[in-house]
Amino acid sequence: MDNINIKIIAEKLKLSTSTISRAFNGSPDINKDTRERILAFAKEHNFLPNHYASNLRDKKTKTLAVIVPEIVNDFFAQAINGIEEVARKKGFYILLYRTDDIFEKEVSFISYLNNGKVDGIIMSVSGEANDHNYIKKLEQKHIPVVFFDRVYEDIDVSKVTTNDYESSFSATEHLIAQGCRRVAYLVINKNISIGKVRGQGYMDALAKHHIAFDDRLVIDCSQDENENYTIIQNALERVKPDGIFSSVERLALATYHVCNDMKIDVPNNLKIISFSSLHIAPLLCPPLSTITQPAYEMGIKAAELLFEELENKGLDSTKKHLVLESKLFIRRSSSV
Amino acid sequence: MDNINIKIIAEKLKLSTSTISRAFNGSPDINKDTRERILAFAKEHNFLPNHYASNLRDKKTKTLAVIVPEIVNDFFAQAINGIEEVARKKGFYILLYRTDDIFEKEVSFISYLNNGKVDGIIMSVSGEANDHNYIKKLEQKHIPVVFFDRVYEDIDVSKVTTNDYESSFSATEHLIAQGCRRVAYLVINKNISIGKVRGQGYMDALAKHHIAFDDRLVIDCSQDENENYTIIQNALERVKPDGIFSSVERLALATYHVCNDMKIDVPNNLKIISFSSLHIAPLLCPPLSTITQPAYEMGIKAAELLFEELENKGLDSTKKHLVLESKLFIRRSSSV
DNA sequence: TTGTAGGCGTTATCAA
DNA sequence: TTGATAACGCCTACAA
Repeated sequence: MDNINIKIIAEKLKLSTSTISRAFNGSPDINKDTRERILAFAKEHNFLPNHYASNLRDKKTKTLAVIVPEIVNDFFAQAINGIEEVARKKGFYILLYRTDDIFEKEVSFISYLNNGKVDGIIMSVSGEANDHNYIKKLEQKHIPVVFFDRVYEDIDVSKVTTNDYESSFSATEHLIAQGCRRVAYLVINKNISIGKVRGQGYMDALAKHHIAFDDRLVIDCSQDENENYTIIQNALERVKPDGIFSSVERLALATYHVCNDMKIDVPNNLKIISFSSLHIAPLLCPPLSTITQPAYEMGIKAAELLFEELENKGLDSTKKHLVLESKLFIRRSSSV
Repeated sequence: MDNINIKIIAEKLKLSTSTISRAFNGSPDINKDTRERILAFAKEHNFLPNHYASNLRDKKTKTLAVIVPEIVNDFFAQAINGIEEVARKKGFYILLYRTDDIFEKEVSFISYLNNGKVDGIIMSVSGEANDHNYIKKLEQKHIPVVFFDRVYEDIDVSKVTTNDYESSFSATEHLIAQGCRRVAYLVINKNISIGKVRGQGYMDALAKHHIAFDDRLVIDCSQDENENYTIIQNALERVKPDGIFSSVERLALATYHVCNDMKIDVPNNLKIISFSSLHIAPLLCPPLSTITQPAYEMGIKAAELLFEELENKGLDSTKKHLVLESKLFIRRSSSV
């Protein structure tokens, strides 16, 4: 009874494989007693229909790929929770992949996915300044894709993002209201989607309050933690900002480290606010003001959009773009 | 050219399906030119052999399930990173599942996995005080399992844990050395594996220093954040500890919240140390002393153990138990 | 070096 | 209500 399958069950119960199969698929064309007899036998022998064989027949994998830049990050972890929640209800499995923000990993993984491994893909992208042709190939295979948070503008798929422009504007305005006149903008790449949109909100807020834009205050950082430390340290020494608007949690935390080491008094000498979904932001020293994105809901919505497409199966092919609202939490790091 | 497969390629290239197949499997029995011609054609048409069909033939899924209590937690997130690292090198996919520490979810997911969906399972368990028969069923199907961090003692599988007893002992001793005489032990369930072992280290350290054990200082908490807040608040008011040794990060953070609200001065009136893999522990207010488990390495090791079993395929079936070392980071929360 | 053929486990169609 | 059969896409003996 090592390798059990419906054929063996059929023999044992003196039935045909079709009948066994029907028992597992809620088919109405089966006698209730027969079904129960089969299910009981299956349960006793710990049998479930082989997923790969079913998939081969049905061309449905009930599996979905989730691709994110990192996992050790409350934003993405919560988003995954949301996706998982919806997927579980639909009986779907989740294939997880992390890119470390390395474009090549994203390409390589997605290319693999062209083998029918998954029914759909939910992702937060990592390589905006590149050729995104590999994503279009998924279309050929009818594998729907949904982007969340970090998206490629040039790819027409459903998207879930947040009101980045507005919240960046408010955050910057908040710093100005707190008396900041030299607000620095920390960003990983100022030229691409999120960095660009958030930067626009920042600049427009400055303009509204008649503060001249100084491009030395735009601090372009990297993926490397150590480099960032140095970059930020130099910026604080040379450009002497009195406020920091960080587009990425990681950079705000790096700033905290620098301030600790340089004994810069936050918020008295430097006010900080950052995009962040860190649930312990209130416990930091000082508590960090955050623009918090609804990470969990974004995951939920992204998954729902994907399932919509999966269930429409090619019919209504218009892509949706949902924009959820972030929330400002003003804490001590930005207000005395 | 919508649904391409090796048969179609065979026709187009006037070859047989076996030759096409060989081109993709690094078979030596194929002319180099033929292979290249095939691969070029495949690339152009964006073809990869269907994963489910191959699996059905080979009975290998190249997929591995990872089951953890939570994802929004630096310990598990880092462990997943480690697992993923190894899996990626082996060309394996990762199926992620989160139990929210709910035993039923664990059972339900594992039961599903009996359908040949994965080759192996790596998990940190959620239901210690229960019947674990559902795990033994995996053995029948020759699906190896590896536990990490949270394990079932009564199940004989490979395990990766840390030196919980020793580090609990040291942590408690450290608090005593800092002058604490009423050290409380925060735990989720004092009667099961991790809670028990860590509790033993705590008690033995007290004994060594001739401090009488007071069971009112063992604070048994729950899964619910709000409840925990109340439990800890009551404990601080009534039992008045001067030190906290927390077996779980979450409880230490709850204590921080309570202390903030009750205006308890940490570390002057209460010293805190906790198991935690939070990478921003140094940025908390005050910086949190931690017993930090090598989460990433644990993930690596767990995955390596699993692959060993997968590659041995039934031969040497002795299970291994690796014990890695945690590290104490003394910060301001526990030392003046 | 290439081709033929059977089967992996399941399900849908059709017939009984 | 049940059974026989073909097919999903691939791989591997074995034959050529």
